[in-house]
Amino acid sequence: MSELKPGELRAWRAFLDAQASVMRQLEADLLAADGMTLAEFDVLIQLWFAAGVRLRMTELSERVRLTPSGITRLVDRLARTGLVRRGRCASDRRGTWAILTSAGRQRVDKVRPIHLRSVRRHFASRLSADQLQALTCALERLAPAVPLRVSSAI
Amino acid sequence: MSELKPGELRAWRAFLDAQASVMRQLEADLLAADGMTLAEFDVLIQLWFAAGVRLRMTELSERVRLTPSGITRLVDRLARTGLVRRGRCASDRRGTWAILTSAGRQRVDKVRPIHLRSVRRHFASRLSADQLQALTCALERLAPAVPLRVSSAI
DNA sequence: CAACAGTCTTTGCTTGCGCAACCTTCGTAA
DNA sequence: TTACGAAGGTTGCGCAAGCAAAGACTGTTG
Repeated sequence: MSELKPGELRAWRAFLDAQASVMRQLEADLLAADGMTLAEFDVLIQLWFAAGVRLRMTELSERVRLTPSGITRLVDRLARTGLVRRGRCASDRRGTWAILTSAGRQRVDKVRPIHLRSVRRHFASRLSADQLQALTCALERLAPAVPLRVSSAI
Repeated sequence: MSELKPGELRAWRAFLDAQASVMRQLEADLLAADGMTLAEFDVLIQLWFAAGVRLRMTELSERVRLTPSGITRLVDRLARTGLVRRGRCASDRRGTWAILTSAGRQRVDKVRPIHLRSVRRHFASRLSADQLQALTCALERLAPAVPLRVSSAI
């Protein structure tokens, strides 16, 4: 058999559409309200949740779903605007910490409500509790579980 | 209330993770098997399904979920490799058709099985019929229905 | 029939990201 | 100890895509 069954096809379309639609709206909301990118916010929030408001670059790249080079550049930008700084890692001298500054923390405090509202509006509030549950169950089969991920952009 | 409920948060994470994971794998599969981009393939397949194997640029941009400028460039590339050609639109002289060439058709015939297998492997086969159904139902609430969309990348 | 607001497409510009190559450091094995 | 493969991070490079503005055309309204 070479074709997808109609149900599979429909699910696949829905998957692609939902993804594009939701992400675009979140990006737009955040940009309009605060001039911040979703990726930037994601870095900030990951650090915000992390113990010591810091994370190793590699760890950060996994949580934010970017390649190492992508994260390097993104942290560069955030460092340039003073929201994040780098720190040398004592236990492994190859390593680098990305550390949320106090300016970064303040920024998160400001932006997070905006983003929460956006997630609720474009995602959570559109689904019943049952649907949410079913959705989670299905989606979690699609992505290999990554341990200890606090969130991505809550 | 300002926080997301735990269930909502978990669903949200799953949504982001599934998206990143699945799309990356599809992209990688297609690239490895045929050197083709997902976006390129999507254009080809949209045209393949369309009446007259042609679509107006605007219509195409909606189906492929790119901005007009993005589609212009993407069609440029596909035209350069002879898989698509442009045609002037008689009924509206502002318009342009993107038309699948016979080389393009052949390419679709070759690549589609690869892509189908990939979609099945990373998406459809991981879900039971019930899950597929529930997933569809939930996801369709997240994206405003776009009429008459044959598919995106089946 | 003119004027004009809206639509379709393209172009200039900018940016963000991935890949591959590189350097440093680590840890293990000879 | 030295050697060496692997891991962490950064860099050069190329490219794809978005925004905004421009050009061509439409059809509607005065």
